[in-house]
Amino acid sequence: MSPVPRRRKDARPAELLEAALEVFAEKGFAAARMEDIAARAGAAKGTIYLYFPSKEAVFEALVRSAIVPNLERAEALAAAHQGPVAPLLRELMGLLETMIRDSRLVVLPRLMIGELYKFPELARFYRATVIDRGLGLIAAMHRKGVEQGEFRPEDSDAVARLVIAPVLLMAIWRTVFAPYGDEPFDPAPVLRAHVEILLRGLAP
Amino acid sequence: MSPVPRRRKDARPAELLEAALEVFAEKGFAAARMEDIAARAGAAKGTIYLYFPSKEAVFEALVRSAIVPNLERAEALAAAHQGPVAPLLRELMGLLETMIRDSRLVVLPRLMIGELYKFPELARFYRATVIDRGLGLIAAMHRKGVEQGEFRPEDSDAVARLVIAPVLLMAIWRTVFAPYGDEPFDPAPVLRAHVEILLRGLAP
DNA sequence: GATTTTAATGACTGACCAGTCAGTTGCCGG
DNA sequence: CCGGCAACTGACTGGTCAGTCATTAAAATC
Repeated sequence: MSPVPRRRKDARPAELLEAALEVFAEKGFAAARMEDIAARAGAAKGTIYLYFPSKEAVFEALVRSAIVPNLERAEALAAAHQGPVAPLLRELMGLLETMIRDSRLVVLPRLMIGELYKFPELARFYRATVIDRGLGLIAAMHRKGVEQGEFRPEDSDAVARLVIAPVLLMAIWRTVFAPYGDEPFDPAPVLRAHVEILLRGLAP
Repeated sequence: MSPVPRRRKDARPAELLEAALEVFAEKGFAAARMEDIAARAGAAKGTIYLYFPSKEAVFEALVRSAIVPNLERAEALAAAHQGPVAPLLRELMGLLETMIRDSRLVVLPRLMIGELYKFPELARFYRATVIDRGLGLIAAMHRKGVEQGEFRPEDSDAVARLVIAPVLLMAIWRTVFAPYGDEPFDPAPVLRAHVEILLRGLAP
């Protein structure tokens, strides 16, 4: 009836991913309809298939584009840091806290956990690029702290997992129970206690 | 063709839930077919609908039957305990660790996180019956430790969340990445470090 | 052993939706 | 101003599956 092409080839993929994030967040991967994603980006269903070969490909592109840049920022932050590790850890935690509260990306952990096991390839990519790299970043911080006599020796990989576990769980908590109008739940006190207990627990 | 009624009304529901757990674990809620669940329980699809009104109802019954009894066991354990809290916490952690390694219930956290937000009623039930109760149990332990001078004062609800976060994350980790033949990942060292750091971090 | 009750069956229906493709429209170069 | 191309459209197809229900036969009752 009213096909109104706009010649926006360059902008399209990003717009579609933005829309996909919203729809996936609301309905989950399986229940999200390609037509909804397209509509929210102001396009028709067929348009998506000009840029992505399948629904799974959209999910994969979304994950890549949303996570990798953030990880790189965190790495830059850590690389630039000098002196004792504790303040860096606090800073990183504060950053993650604001992400949990403000960013629309909070839904990603829930989405990944709920759907990742169905996408072997994406799971492998994610594990190598996000998890191993993210854990590596934190493990390196811990190792540096041990060298500087700031921390007691301990399995650094295990410590890295323990550092991020509460952060992920707060993100999940928010998105699983938020939709039902319950009081929104403030992750701040939990994360504050987390840093406190963690730094005391790691001290020599 | 071959309807072979056996008069097993009493045993059926449990058998069906057992089968449902397996199928949900393999495929997730959305992709699990009612016919598969029935077949695995040695029944036809229609049989399920004699005992459960819908697929969602099966999921709900499964969650209830699988989690509540375990929670009650943990509560009994805590109620019977005397003296310092730390050993009780270690014992509880050991119990959870074997559950993560051995029980077929490990998949439930992943399943709940992936699907719970679609079931408002179940989410509310779960939150009241499992989460608030489970967190309450651990928070009470912490409070008792504070009273006995064993722990430094700290937000007990936050501590409870911090105690279980790594446990949940290890369970999720196992079930998200396990299917791809990667090395199975041993949660033991992480949980050992967790208890160690936690108890040091909580000490006065 | 006839009758009733009840567990169980599985073919069928209706709804849903990912992915396709023939067709439409605006843009641009000549 | 026209012909061809590039972006876009949305009706359509093929497949899937939750839930239904007429039918079957074992077990219970008399």
